[in-house]
Amino acid sequence: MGDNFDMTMDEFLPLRDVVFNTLRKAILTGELKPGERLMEIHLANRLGVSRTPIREAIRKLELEGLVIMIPRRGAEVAQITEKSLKDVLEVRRALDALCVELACDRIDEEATEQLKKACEEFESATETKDATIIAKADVELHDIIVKATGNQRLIQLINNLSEQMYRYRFEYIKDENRHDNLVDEHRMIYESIVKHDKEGAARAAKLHIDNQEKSIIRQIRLEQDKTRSDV
Amino acid sequence: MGDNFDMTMDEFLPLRDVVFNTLRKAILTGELKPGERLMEIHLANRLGVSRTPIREAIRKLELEGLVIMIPRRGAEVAQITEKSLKDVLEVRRALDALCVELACDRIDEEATEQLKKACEEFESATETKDATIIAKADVELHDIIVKATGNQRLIQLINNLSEQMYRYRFEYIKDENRHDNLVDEHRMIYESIVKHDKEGAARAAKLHIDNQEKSIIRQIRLEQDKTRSDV
DNA sequence: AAATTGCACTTTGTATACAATTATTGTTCT
DNA sequence: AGAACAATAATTGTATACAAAGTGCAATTT
Repeated sequence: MGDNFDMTMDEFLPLRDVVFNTLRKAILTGELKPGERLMEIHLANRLGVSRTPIREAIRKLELEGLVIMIPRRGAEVAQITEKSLKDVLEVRRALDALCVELACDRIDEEATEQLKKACEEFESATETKDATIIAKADVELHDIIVKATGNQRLIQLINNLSEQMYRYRFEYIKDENRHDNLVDEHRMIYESIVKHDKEGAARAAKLHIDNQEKSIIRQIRLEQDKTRSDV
Repeated sequence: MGDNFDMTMDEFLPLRDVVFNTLRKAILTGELKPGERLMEIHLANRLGVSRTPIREAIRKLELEGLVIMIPRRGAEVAQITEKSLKDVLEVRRALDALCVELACDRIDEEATEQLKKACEEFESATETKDATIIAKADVELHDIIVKATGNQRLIQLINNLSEQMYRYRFEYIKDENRHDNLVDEHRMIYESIVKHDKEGAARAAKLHIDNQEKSIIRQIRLEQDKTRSDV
């Protein structure tokens, strides 16, 4: 097991933020597993800092919902259940629809151009069949749309909700049979936005989420079956 | 000036949570004003605790967006601008619509009954013309709908977004000319939900938010004009 | 008089110390 | 052997200590 988190530290970020980023990444990638306890001294020793920055980082993770606090017992990594993922996706469906609708109204020339390019780059990314490259192209494309809304709060919320599914993001990308659909879905969203067709854009965005939901739910059921049979 | 926050403390809540609730309430009610610095020792002395729980509370307020951190200068209460409120309301419009749509599908007998009662109680509350009573009835009504969705994440997000407007919640309630409209809007939502008419419910919920937005924006412009002329 | 430097003071960032609670282990009694 | 209990260790919650950075004011220089 890779025992040390990489504390890649911006020299001028407070330690609490470095720790926060480090722990968050560790949770989202699954390096820290659901149910695992976050014990302060251990983390402090491991990261080479005192308990103070660890505790402050945990407070933020707590509010973000990535860890849960048990009184006098400390923090542990929050469980991801099928229900909690469905809840997140239900909200994301609504917010993604809002995103593309707002983008229809507010996107400017430059972003439209970027979006076109991102669509094309996503298509060529699928041809590499390398999940990492495809995932990156996917994120860039979505980022352009989200930013085009100009709504800071919305941007922050969507990013936070996306993070909750970080661990599963490769799943709906790995399946090569789905690549053509993904390209089509993105194209539909793109074309609706340039036509300022809000309804079409919202429909396409929702479809996109629905398909993601299917593969994510499929995967989490596999995991659950696996852990059940382990016990 | 009332100099001491009321640290109403549940004996068994950690101090950090008591402080968090206290400071959050103080910010939301306007007792701590936008731009005001939150200095740790002062708050610690004022609340009779050490800096540790204060700092941990601030970390949560930071993630919630109620305070912003300036490096090596500490926390200050976040400014509420017209833009930031519009952003919040834009998201809320989408999430409130989602709420009532889900409620159409998922509300059970008991909650339907509660909702009916809450509508009636809101109507009689308007007759008292006491803003506090009306606001309370309003919150109860909305709570029933939000809870009926059964979506924990949605519940948490809506509550958080509502809080951002806490300071302005009385405005759209004070105006007595609007009371009949409010009662009508609530009734429309209620009736759409019992008919399982998602579209109608969503339309009614959005209208409801639009009207709130108008009075809130009106008020924040008044405030801004006032502070401008003060300078 | 204006600008600049130096110095005390304030405040944050981090580490450590202590108290209170919970978990664990070993021992005794039945 | 198993249950009950006491002693011990581990861990969180809170307070305090110390270092580094920032701020403001006054004395000094130009």
